[in-house]
Amino acid sequence: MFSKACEYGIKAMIYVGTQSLKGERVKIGEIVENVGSPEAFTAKILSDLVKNGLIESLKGPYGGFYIPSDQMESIKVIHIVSVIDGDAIFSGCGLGLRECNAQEPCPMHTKFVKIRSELKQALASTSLLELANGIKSGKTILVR
Amino acid sequence: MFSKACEYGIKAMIYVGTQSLKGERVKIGEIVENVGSPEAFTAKILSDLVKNGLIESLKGPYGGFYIPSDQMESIKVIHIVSVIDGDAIFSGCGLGLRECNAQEPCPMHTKFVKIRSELKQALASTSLLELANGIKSGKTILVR
DNA sequence: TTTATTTCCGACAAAAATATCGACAATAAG
DNA sequence: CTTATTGTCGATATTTTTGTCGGAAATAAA
Repeated sequence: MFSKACEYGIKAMIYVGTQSLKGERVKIGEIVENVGSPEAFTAKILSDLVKNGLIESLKGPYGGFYIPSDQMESIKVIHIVSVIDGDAIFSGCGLGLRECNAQEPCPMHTKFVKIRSELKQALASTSLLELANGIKSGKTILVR
Repeated sequence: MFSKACEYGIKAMIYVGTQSLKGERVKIGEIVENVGSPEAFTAKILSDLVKNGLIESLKGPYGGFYIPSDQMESIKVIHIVSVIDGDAIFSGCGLGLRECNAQEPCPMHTKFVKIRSELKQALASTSLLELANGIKSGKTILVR
């Protein structure tokens, strides 16, 4: 479904989110500990998310990553996925046709339209705040 | 969503299906012409599908691939996908957790359960016959 | 039996995704 | 200003996926 990079990116964002709610910045080492992802690779993905404005970073001692709490409601999973994997999952033909639409559909087109739009809807309606709160309350987990 | 191998495999099965309905065997060259996939790679994927009993093959002159017409209704897309990509798409955690279930769910678990089960349902209820008929009638296309 | 045809199979090659490493730049504290 | 800390960046390595090649095996026709 998602690439490894995207899985790591989403989980890292969620973890940073939980700590940002407490007003704490997190270092990459703490992130990968709590997310179970390779450090250098995860750092690279986070840089990408920084460039795209989904997360903030600060270098030096007491530095790290953080997400302004007032942005966590408006950051949706679809934004993270789009930055890392692009939007081929919710656009793009399931059978790989360059063009595939209602006029000239691939054999699976009608079956996929519904599923993809539901996926898109789910990703677009799920906020980082919601996911971070799930971790905070212990209802959900990020690792294992 | 699917791997390239899986996309090629599904499209090849559909094309062979359309020709099998006319009682014709098809050679790999004809398949890749009508599906737009690399020949040697597609041949390898088809061998895999032969081994798994989803398609028949015959070597030598007048040989090629074919699917007994009376099997085309019972062959579902999910069978093709399972052989080539495994079932990680409809099972397996969306965030890559080794174990992820209602007791210990990842943050996206509840959102994904529904989408994955619908995907599974769609793939399990779509037969090769149905897809081949779509091509045959010109309602759908395999290439471009 | 010979020949032409076609799939099968294993080795290899290329490209993309995943992952690591080390040097560099920014920052805070003393 | 110096030092320690931490993210950034480019180069490189590893693994997986995608793709190619050539010969072996099977088959049908002559």
